Amino acid sequence: MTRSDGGGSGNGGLKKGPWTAAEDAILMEYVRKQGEGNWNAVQKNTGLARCGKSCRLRWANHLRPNLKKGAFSPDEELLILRLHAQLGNKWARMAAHLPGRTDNEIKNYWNTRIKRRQRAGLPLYPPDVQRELAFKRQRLHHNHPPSTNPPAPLLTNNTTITHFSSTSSSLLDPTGYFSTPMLTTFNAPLPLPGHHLHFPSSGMFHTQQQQQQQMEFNLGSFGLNSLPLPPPVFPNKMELPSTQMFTALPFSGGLLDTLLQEVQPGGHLQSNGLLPELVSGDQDVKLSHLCGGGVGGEGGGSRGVTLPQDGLMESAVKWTDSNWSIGTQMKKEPTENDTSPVEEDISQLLNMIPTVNAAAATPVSEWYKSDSGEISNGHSSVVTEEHIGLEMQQLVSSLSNPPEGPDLSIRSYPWSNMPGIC
DNA sequence: AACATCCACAACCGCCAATGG
DNA sequence: ACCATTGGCGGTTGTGGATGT
Repeated sequence: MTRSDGGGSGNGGLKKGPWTAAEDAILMEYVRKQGEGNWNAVQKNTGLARCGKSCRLRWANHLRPNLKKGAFSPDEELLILRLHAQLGNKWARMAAHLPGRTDNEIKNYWNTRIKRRQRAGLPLYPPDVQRELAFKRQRLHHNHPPSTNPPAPLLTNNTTITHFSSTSSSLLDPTGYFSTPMLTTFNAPLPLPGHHLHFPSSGMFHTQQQQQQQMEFNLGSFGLNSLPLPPPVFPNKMELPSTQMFTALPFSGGLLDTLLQEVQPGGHLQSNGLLPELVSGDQDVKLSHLCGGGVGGEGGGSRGVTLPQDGLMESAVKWTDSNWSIGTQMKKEPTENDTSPVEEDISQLLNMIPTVNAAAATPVSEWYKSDSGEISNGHSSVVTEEHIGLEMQQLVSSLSNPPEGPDLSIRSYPWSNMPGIC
């Protein structure tokens, strides 16, 4: 082992590496007598060759009473997911909601089991969490009353699980403005500041009560109502989960992949890496057929997004019954928290990408079942900003080359040729 | 059986904030 | 006000066991 010196003398004769039972006994005895705190005194008073920090960690993570050892229960797992959706990588805060669990445990849990899901291309969060997150985010960041920004209806079963999220707040939300995790399910349209949204009247919720009922139904359908949810914490300043990334079900085809696949055959990819230039164009980029067919919910209508011509901070989403278009019609209205970094534009673009959330139809049992024994392609779980940047280049390049063709189903595009993903 | 790879976990590191002198 | 100390937190790394080839 030699984690540093292992059993040796480190700096100042302090030992590093795994703790021995004798050391544990010394530390426990010390705490029993002196109480917690003043950890640097442990070495002085007991002769234990460990730094105060190490003592504190050892006590907090392994020796203190009431620690709950062993695997996380399903309830705990779900709670972790929900907390992570709300708090991001705030392990200590998450641990506060899980009696007997340490932040280190939760962190390790996340960094292994959950990230494994990402590598497998599975949704990071259970569908109910996704939906709730989207809904909360939507309510948080926009002045639109809920009745004007309702979650879209559940999608049909032949749709694709895909969601976009960010790997770090610094990449896609450096300002912290979009403080909730960048996980967006586009069956729950999330308007952005200054975006003008027009929702079709059919198949949508019209009141907050309806949304809540739907949410409760969704939760209830997965048997989650009894879970001890943490207090509703949606502060204005919330950090993004750093571990999130583009994910999609294997073989299901994500939107990003779809975009690429659709454009590439006859497309003219002109990725120069500059989002504003890439998204600019004289003509609207129609994406309507990307979400066509059964994707559009009950109405069956697809959606269009219109990207602005000037690219920067002029994004607008026009939601119609028939399509989603990206174009230039609308200017972004100033908001009090308005910022104009390119990254935010990327963030906005990501948020405009419709995510077809078949995960909504995935029972939690299935969601958890796939948590172990998932495929592992051996690729690193680390998703770098470079990866995201490349994806964004590709995505935007695709957007600038509208696909033409009648049958551009979102279903049939694997992610296998997506560089840097999974 | 040997080797490679993956996974889970423990521990360390660096940074930061709070506190007290 | 400044500085040192202490504790907390999140990220990262190393290790050993499990699993696959």
